[in-house]
Amino acid sequence: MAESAILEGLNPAQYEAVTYTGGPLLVVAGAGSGKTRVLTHRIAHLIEDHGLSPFEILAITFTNKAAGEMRHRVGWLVGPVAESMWVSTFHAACVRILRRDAAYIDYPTRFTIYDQGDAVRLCGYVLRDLNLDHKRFPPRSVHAVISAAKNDNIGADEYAERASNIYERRIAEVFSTYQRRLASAGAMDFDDLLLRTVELFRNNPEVLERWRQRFSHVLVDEYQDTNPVQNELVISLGAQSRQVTAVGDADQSIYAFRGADIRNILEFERAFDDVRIVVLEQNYRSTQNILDAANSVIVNNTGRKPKDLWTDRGSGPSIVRYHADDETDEARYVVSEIVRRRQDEHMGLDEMAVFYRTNAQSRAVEEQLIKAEVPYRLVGGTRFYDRREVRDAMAYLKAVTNPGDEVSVKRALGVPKRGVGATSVAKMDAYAAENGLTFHEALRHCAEAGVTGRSATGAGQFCALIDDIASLQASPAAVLQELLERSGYLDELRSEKSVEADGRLENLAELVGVAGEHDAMDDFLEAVALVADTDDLADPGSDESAVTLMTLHSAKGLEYPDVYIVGLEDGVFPHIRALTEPHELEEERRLAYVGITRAMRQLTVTHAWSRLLYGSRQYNPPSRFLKEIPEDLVHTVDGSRMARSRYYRRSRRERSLDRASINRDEIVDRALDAGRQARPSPSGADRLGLKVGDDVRHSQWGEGVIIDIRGEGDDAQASVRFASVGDKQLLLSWAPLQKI
DNA sequence: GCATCCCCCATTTTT
DNA sequence: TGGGGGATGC
Repeated sequence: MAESAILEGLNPAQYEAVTYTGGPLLVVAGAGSGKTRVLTHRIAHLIEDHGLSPFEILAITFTNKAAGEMRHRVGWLVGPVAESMWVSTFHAACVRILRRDAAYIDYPTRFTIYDQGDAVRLCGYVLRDLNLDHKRFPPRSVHAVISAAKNDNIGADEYAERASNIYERRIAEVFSTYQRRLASAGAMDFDDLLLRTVELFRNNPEVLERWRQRFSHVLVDEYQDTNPVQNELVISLGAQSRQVTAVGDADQSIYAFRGADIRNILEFERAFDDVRIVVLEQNYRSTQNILDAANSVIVNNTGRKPKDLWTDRGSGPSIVRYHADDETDEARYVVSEIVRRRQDEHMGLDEMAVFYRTNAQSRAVEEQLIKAEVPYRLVGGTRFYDRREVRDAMAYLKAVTNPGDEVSVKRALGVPKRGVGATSVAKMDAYAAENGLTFHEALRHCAEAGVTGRSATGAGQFCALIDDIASLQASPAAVLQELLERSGYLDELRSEKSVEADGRLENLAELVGVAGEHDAMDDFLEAVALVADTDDLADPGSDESAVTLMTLHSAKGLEYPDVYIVGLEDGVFPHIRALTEPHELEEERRLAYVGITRAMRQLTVTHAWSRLLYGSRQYNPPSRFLKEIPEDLVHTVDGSRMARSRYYRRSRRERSLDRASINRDEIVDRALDAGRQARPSPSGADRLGLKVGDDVRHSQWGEGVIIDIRGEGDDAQASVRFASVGDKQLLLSWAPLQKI
């Protein structure tokens, strides 16, 4: 067989990753190593050269955007047949499976999907109904606990069995009630979409068999970001055909905080005993300097598999490091460089991006960009579908399609104001619970629930509206428009006549526009529930070339010739909350790795001597990640001397201990404070009488301060920052340490 | 039932 | 510094 064009121009590793068909395949794809290329070409190769029907392929990506891109690129290689291929997120694939087999799990085919906001709300209702103190049990965090359990493949029953203290037993109670309420609302939260599919497969071998037959090839991108449930899903689907491809890079795992588990990559290797592993190390994106910097940062993480990115494109310019006075000076420098490169080097603004650790940091940069009249695009922030008016409108639609949906009915009932307040709602809730009714049914019989007067009138009007609209046979857009009009929602906004209200009206008009793209209401609801990407929405004024501003997390998967990473200070990046937790610190380091490897040609890193944070001025030491970049790769630019002298003057007192940890007291205090909420202090360290923040003396290295303690008893280890030699890891039972 | 004020708190984010 | 939520007052 003649080699098809699909295999042209691949390097040997890529070639193998594309053509290997001997069974399970794990592609370890370093940043910029042509991962997407491998995936799309592999799919195209299967279709074109092996005669596979696209219908048999399941390709999983992490975001809808990535799915769209992949479909497009495969289509480009093999033509329109690509359309029949399932390329989607885990969640979207699960919805399709569940809708088809809803009967097996006792759910209506048209179940409602609760996004995080809805789910938190329902959690709140449950907490209130169980009379739990909302100070000790905030809905957000309770939901987070439940969600984490579900991501870990632990359902309500199992959680209850495992609950080992009063707090967990309470949560277990909430958990099972929450699940019951979801079921009676005919709703699933995001985690359920995955968990229910796994359960469906687990409990119904014939169903699993059918889907296994259907998908002879499964490919999963960003495997390092999968959680245990997703992992089980992949393994069970692929167990028979064994034609499973996982692509990922453990060094780019930055979502452990939301349940992703790097160990899934290992788990994958274990589940299929003869996994072929292909490592892609050749980078086609960055200069060697940038790669060297990235490599030498990430190498500080423990327990990772060695992987060194390289390129044949030459070393390129030095990495620029700028010491700013404060966040304003930092932003001013970045913007001045952006302006300079645009003029002197004729670079386009869309070739440049600024990354930061937290969204709040965008502000200083934005101010300077505005001042310099440089157009910019801010990625992130409040998403379109998270806007209040959009959520309200969607609640109306969901209430109409599924009156059992408690959360949506309650939300819609509240806006615009109808005189039905918390007390009436509580009465109807109680009535519903007593008589085994849904909230909506109780609403219909509000008189019997003891609701009278204005509240009763409002409730009646609301029910009538919902009924009227439900009987309407019209397109999603028409239904939505009708609802907004007749509920009085639009009138309320129109009469407000503020800039804000006008914005809301615009957003609603846009939502009606999106609805117009769907013929069936179910399609529209599902699309909105599963698509959070604002990028998919038409954004008129965005043709203009603009600098991109975003968090390091959002930057994953992207690349820019000119990258600025700001705020490289201990306490900012790595974030203060990661300082006392080695695992989190390593995740921050991976985040740094992701950030650095976004840069194609020029990387600029900045830090400020002082920074206004949370309304007060803070003095943070340079980020440890900066120190991990070899000096010979870096060209240092200093900010104004004045700021530095101010900085030193302020900290003369602390400087006697150590230049690098000048304000160690503050840092340690705040790290401790942040860490304290997260976990109790280890008992082993207590016995030794040492805790984070204690000053200690070492027989060889002199004075230092404990910045972290982990492990128990004789195994207890401490990270100690010494004035003489920097950070050291010490086994407490051995180390010649003395508390000062 | 609803508006207002004040206090508290503070990552990262996709589905 | 600023937003969200709870308590308070009308």
